[in-house]
Amino acid sequence: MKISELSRRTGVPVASIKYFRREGLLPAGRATAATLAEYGEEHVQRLRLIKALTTLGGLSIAATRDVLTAVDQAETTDGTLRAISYALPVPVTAASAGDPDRDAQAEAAARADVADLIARMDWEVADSSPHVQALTTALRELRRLHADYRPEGLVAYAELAHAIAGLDLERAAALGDSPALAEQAVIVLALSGPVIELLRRLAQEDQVRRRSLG
Amino acid sequence: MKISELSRRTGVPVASIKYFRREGLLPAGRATAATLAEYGEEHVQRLRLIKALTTLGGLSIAATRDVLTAVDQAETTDGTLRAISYALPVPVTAASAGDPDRDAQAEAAARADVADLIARMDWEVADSSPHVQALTTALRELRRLHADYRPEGLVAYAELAHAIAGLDLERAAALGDSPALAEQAVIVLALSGPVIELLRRLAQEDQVRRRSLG
DNA sequence: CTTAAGAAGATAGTGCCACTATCCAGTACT
DNA sequence: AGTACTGGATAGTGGCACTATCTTCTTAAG
Repeated sequence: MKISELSRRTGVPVASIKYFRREGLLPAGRATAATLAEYGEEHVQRLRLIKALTTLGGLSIAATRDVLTAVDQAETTDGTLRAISYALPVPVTAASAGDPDRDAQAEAAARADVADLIARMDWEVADSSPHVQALTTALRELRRLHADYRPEGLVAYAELAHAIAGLDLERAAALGDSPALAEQAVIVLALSGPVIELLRRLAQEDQVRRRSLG
Repeated sequence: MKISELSRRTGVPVASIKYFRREGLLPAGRATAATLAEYGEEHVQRLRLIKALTTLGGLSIAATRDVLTAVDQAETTDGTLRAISYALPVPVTAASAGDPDRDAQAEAAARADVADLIARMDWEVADSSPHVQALTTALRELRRLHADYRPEGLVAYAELAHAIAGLDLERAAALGDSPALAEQAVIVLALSGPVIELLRRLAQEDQVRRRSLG
């Protein structure tokens, strides 16, 4: 298959395919001559995965490359899952600073909240986990907005999150040891987020319609 | 308070404050002279909200403006919640087209899945809801990747999403009829997503560590 | 064999977004 | 009077995700 057919099959413009190659998201085709290369089904599949991660998962090109690199270096299943888990971008970035005193206070309180939550949930996570850091940031900002969660409230959310993660891992486990396991695992881990978010929004829409807050 | 103090209090550069004003995210200060205006606590609060929506919620400037407009036009609580629910951006955009035949098939199947889900959950949502459209897109793409959810699987996720939305609305309801209700409601509706996503990622990290998929 | 239609790779350009910097006339303290 | 600062207008910047162009080469058609 030549690049033009690969483009037709996937709906991705030729120029974009070249771009993805340059950025290391897509392996090169098998060169048959100085200006000719042959592409296969694996390239079609990879392009679909790239589009899914970027358009559905909302990943940047750089993040997509990191994730795909983790997929490609898959050796043990566990290692792959862990690598993917860390390669996925964290959806919260640092916010601006304000009054140093208040900030420090809010930061400390948020740290304590997170530590307390992890203890209550009996979660086993790295201290250096980017997710811990990001959650601390998020809780700190909510605190500055006077919209902080009370500990029990946070635990209620965490339990639901835990259940979702359980469904995710179950889905990943159900894949067994197929050769494309790593690829399917990344789909489950990376695209479960957007799907659950949409379901939540839909449920929110339903409940807003039904419920009155007066 | 002059603009420089507003900047110092919030950590937002003066140029950015002017930018937000231009974009209609922040009301103008009370002009005391041709080249002088007075800002108040409400501006500090509004800037914090803007930063929270953009950095935590991941909203674009345009989406933030839409949401804040909905907040400002709050008359009835219910109407406000509904307006916010629709003003929040949908996290999934359309993906590329490929083989027209397969696409049409996948699209039809995804539509059926969504309709089935809504019926099973007994959700009351608008047919034209952007969330329905986005979920259809997401399920279609997953189908094209051969990673589609079986109906029961989707229902399991939906039930958890429903529970999360329930917690959200409870939180919003607990705010009562405070004058800043609309502002607090937008925080709950818009920032619950990132928080639950982080909790899910944290739970995922925990379970990946504990569980082997072998 | 000639020729036109791609193909590969390198490089430069585009459009959008979220700021950020500069400039200007006007104001306020000292 | 001088300096620092202000609001408002306008232009510029840097990053990102492509997209277009150019050059050299290959291959299938006539």
